Order: sequence, then C-alpha cells, then structure tokens
Amino acid sequence: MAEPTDRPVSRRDRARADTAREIRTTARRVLVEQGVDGLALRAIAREMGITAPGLYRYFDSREDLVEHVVADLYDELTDVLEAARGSADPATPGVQLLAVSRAFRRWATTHHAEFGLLFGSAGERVLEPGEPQRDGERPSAMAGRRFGGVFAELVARIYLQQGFPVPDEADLDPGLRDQLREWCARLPVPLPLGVGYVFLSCWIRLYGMVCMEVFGHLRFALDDAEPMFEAELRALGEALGVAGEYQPPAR
Amino acid sequence: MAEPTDRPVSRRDRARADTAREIRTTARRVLVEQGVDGLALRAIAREMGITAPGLYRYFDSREDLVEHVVADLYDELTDVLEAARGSADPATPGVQLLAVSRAFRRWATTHHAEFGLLFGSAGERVLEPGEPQRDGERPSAMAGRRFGGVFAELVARIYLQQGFPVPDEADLDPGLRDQLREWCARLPVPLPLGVGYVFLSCWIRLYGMVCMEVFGHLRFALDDAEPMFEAELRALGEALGVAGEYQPPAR
DNA sequence: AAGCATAGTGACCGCCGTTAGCTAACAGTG
DNA sequence: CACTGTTAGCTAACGGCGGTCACTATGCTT
Repeated sequence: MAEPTDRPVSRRDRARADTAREIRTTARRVLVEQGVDGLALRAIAREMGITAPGLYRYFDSREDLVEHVVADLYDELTDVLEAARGSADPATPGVQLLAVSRAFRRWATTHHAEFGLLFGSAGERVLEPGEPQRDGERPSAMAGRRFGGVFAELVARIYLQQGFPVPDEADLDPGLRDQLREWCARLPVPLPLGVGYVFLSCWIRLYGMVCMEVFGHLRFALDDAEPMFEAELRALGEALGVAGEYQPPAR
Repeated sequence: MAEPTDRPVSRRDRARADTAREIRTTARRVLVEQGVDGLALRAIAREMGITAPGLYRYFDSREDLVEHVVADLYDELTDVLEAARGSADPATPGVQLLAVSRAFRRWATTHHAEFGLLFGSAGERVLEPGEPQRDGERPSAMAGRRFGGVFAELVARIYLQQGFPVPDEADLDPGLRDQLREWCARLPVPLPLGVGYVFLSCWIRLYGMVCMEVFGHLRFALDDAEPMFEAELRALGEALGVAGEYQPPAR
C-alpha cells in the first residue's frame, strides 16, 4: 500500500507530502478557531484556497483526516511533555513526573478543543462488525501509546530507582493479574505486575482530574481547579514515594 | 415566561406537555440507535411522523432539545443509582456507595452514547461573552447536581457515621480551602472542608476510571476493565475507612 | 358563531460529506 | 521531440443537516 518500492522521494512525492502536511496543519488551525464542530472539510479547503473534493486525493474521508490530526496532536503533546521532562530540575524521575503532569494539565487547559478531540467522547469509533479490529495499528493509536509511554516510563523509573509500595501479585484479582501480565510483558523492562496496577491507578487519577476540569465537570464545586490539581499531585507523589520531591508550581 | 398564571392545566397544556415529552423520549431513542452524531432534528421528527420545523414549537434549537435530553438522562441515571442504593444489603453507607458506584459503571458501559453525551466533551458549551452565565440554572446542570448529590451524600454519611482520615483545614492550600468553604457552605449539613476534598478526590477517581473505560482509553492495557474497576473500588473503600464492607460483585 | 392562538406544513437558505467526471499539468519512454 | 499514463484539482451534483418564514387548519375561548 504505502511501499515506495525503491526510489523513496520523487519530485511529486515531496509535493504530495507537503500538501498532506499543510492540510493537517490547516485542519488543526480550523479546529482551534472553529471548535470540533467547525472542523469541516470545506472550511479546511477554504482556508487553503482549494475546494473540498480535492482533499479526497489525500485522505479517504473526514474521519481519516481527523484520525491523522489526532495523531499529530498526540505527537505535539508528547513533545511538550518530553520538553517539560527535560527541563525538570533536579532531573529526578519524581520531579520529572511532577513537571510532566503539570505540562499535561497546562496543555489541556490551553488547548481545549484539541484535548476534547483526543480524550473526550468525540474520538471514539464504533468498529464495524466485519471490520478487522486492527485498532492498534491506527496512527492515532500508535501516537497515543507514545504519549502514555512518557508517564509509564517515569513511573517505572521511580520504581526501579527507589521503589514504592506495590500490591503483591497474589493479592491481585486473577482476571486483572492476567491482563497486567500480558501488558507488562510488552514493556521493554520486566516489572512486577503491581507496578502496572499502581501506574494505571495513578494515570486514572491524573486523567480524571484533568478531564473533569477541562470538560467543566468540576465547576459544581470549584471555580479554579488548579489548587485541587496540585493537591492531587501531592497525593500522587505520596503514593509513589516521592512526596519529598514535591515543589510548589513555579509562579 | 412559564408562569401559568392560575389555571394549571388546560386541555391544550396537557397535550403540549405530552408532545414535548414524546419528543424527548424519541430523541433519546434516536440517540441510542444512531449515536450522538445521528441525533438530528429531522431524524427525531421522522421517527414521530412529523416534520422538523414542528419541533421548534417545543424547543428553541437543537441545542436546547439536547439540553433537555441531557437532563432526562441525568434523571434516569440518578434513579438507577438511587434504586441501587435502596437495594444494598446491608443498608450501610459503605455498602450503598459500593452498589451505587457499580450501578454507575454498569449504566455507563451499557449506555455508551448517553454516557458520552453526559460526561464526554460533547456536552460542553462555550458561553458567549455577552450571555449571562446563569449556567447553574440550566435544567441539565440542575439534574447533574442531583446526580452528584447521591455520591456526595453517601460520602458525607460515611463520614458522619464512622469518620475517615481527612486533611486538616490548615493543611489545605488557601486557594483550595476558600473554594471548598464556599461549596461546603451550600451543603445542607455542615462538614469539615477536608471531607469535601476527600469526596472530590474519590469522585475524580471514579469518574476517571469509568470515563477511561467507556471512551476506550484503557484498551492499551486492559481488555476487560471490570477487575481494575473493582480494585479501584476497594482502594476507594480503604480511603473512606469502609474497606471491611467490601463484598465482591454479585455474579 | 366569531375570533384567535397555536400545531404543524412546505418551500427555502446555506452549510455539510461525498461521488463522478472532467481538465490540465506533470513524469517517464520511444 | 511526441506519446502515454498518472495525478491534482476543478465543477456539478446528491442527499442530509439546522434553521427561518409564510401559511393552513384545528380546536379553544368568549
């Protein structure tokens, strides 16, 4: 399908790739300016001085295009997280996790529409019965894994460097244990299953906190969710045994 | 606006109320059958043997109609939760919270489209600059508060009956403390601010867990999220000092 | 019976995603 | 060079959408 046989870049291929990239960046801009509902093929094409059907030379459908935009956004977000991790000082996994988590919330709150596309209900896809669920091979799913890997790797590093309390494998529900085993087996470093559980638990809290804030589900109690987020971060730090590394957010 | 002066129900009023109700239930059915994207005024009207403009006699816009559907769904979900609370045995707050949480997850996983409408990114509304943000008076917001109240009340009951560890008021960040104070003041029963914090923290975990499962964000690690949910429930029970009341899910 | 408010209709607007068929420019081969 | 195949982008069109408007017909009120 996408096998360039031998010659990797003809003149045309480069132009084509450029246009495809321009379409995706334009789509991203339209998404920001018009919201997810305004992310229309015609709007994208208009912005580029092109007509809508022309886009079909590059993407199979609107859904396909959105899929690629989602992958781009995951990549961008991951870059932001990695940058935050890189500038954490001191460069310990605990402080890095703190920085990455804050960068995640910051990106989410300043990129409302994009966050909704990545983490809200819009992105979900009902897989057709006949369709093979090669869900994991979709570009957005792959980019999503890279994104999650940033958090997973930091938690793993914390565990390997200094450890934290982890449920014993025997205490885990068998159904959960088997799934964790399968997942941990795919990781580059062998880890106790309990670490996988703690990571998931922490990630759920972080995701839940940021999602609720961005989607407005905390407004019933909080006008400004930041102090609550910081409190949760501290709690997460305690669960991971890095409470001592907590430092209040830079102002 | 909606002041019936004196005469509460004329013949016409009843018919009108009936039609409005039928529209909402039909909308709900279309939502389930066609998904949130297929929730079109024309589809609803078609299903009722009516034309789309007729719906505007009952609702200002599609958004207005969706708003009322959301309120209906919140009400239905709340009824389900209250029923689960009512049949918890023994009828202690701890066991009731367990039952309500499971009912919440069950409703979410069996009512995918509806859950997405309530808790996903679709429902969020950008408030116009000029528009007064009487956000709290919207019917869906009111129904949402009733829903959240089920959980809040149970956590409060647990605290009042047997207590659980709660951060000291002085240990809370001032910004968070002030907001919690304001929120707790609106509750019918005076409670320490720390209870508000613990409730929010627990609710975030529950919401995060269910949201991630329903929106497919746990599939990278788990095929079946139920055992993870149960593990989180147990952890929540520990945080609330009712770990002893945990009982495995009925099979 | 007369008058009137109202539920519902059909025609229409401008938008949407998507398809089909066309043209013009391009790349590669003799 | 001409010739051939490929491809980017166009226009036109289809059906469906949310929403508005003028209109009819029904049934309540006086």
